[in-house]
Amino acid sequence: MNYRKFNKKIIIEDTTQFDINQILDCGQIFRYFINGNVAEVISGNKYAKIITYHDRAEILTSDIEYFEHFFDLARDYNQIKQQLSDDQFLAPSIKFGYGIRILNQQLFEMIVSFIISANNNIKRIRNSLNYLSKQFGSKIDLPVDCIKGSPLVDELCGRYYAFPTLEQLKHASVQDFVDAGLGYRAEYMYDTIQKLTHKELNTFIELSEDQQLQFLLSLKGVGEKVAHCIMLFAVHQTTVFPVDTWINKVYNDLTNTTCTNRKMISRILTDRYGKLSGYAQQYFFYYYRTVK
DNA sequence: GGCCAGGTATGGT
DNA sequence: ACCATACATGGC
Repeated sequence: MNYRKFNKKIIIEDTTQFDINQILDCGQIFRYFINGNVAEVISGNKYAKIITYHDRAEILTSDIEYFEHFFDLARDYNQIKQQLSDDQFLAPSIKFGYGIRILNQQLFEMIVSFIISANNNIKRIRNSLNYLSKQFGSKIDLPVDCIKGSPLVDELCGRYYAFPTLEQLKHASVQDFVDAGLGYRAEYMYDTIQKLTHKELNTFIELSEDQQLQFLLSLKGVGEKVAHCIMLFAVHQTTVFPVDTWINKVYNDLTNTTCTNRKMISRILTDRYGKLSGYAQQYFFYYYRTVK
């Protein structure tokens, strides 16, 4: 995709494959805030503000390289969409979410976030993550003016809260996770955090796809769906197809059945969309959750 | 107030 | 291996 990098700004003039509202609202990220044409995002300990004009979007940040990768800017999504649009069943979802991009996010943040996401609603997931960030994450000075009323920043002292590191969350007790609103997931989270090591996180990228899956499944609170989300959103493993309640509906629309066997659904949809499965999943998810 | 939420762990066949 | 059930808790 075409874009221009400056000192503290990236300008994207190709609005056919970058729509910040779609990117943030398609369910892959929780720590963001949108107010009109201004959006703000926190990933790990990094912050960016995105302003949308009628002919372009501008990403304002002190770490250009990080968000260039984060927003997956080097990839040509028009080509991906074109390939996938051959599938008549998927085409309407692509048309609807034309500006979606799959983000490259932090592995540890994805593990924590998607363990919390299980059998939970998005508002509460977001609240829990912001609570944990506030309690255990580092406070960082805002590089640019924040949005008024944003839940992500402490307006009084002009700072935002980074997502906690593994080291920081190792200090959290089961009760801390209960206080964060994790409910019965608190014990899973405690167990997983205590067992996780930096080495496992740092060498994860070197594992084969199957090794990645097996490692994630060994963590408490991580089943196949959560593992697929982590693989897709942390290391861009687009050969996976996370199946949740929405994808269940998608599959039942496609086949006119009432199948609930998620393992089977995931296998069939992965066969259908191949290396582009992860992309297809996001187009489906956004369309169904928003419209249907 | 009762139902629901981007599922997973666990204990039965 | 496959199926059923329990699971906390805020949001609506």
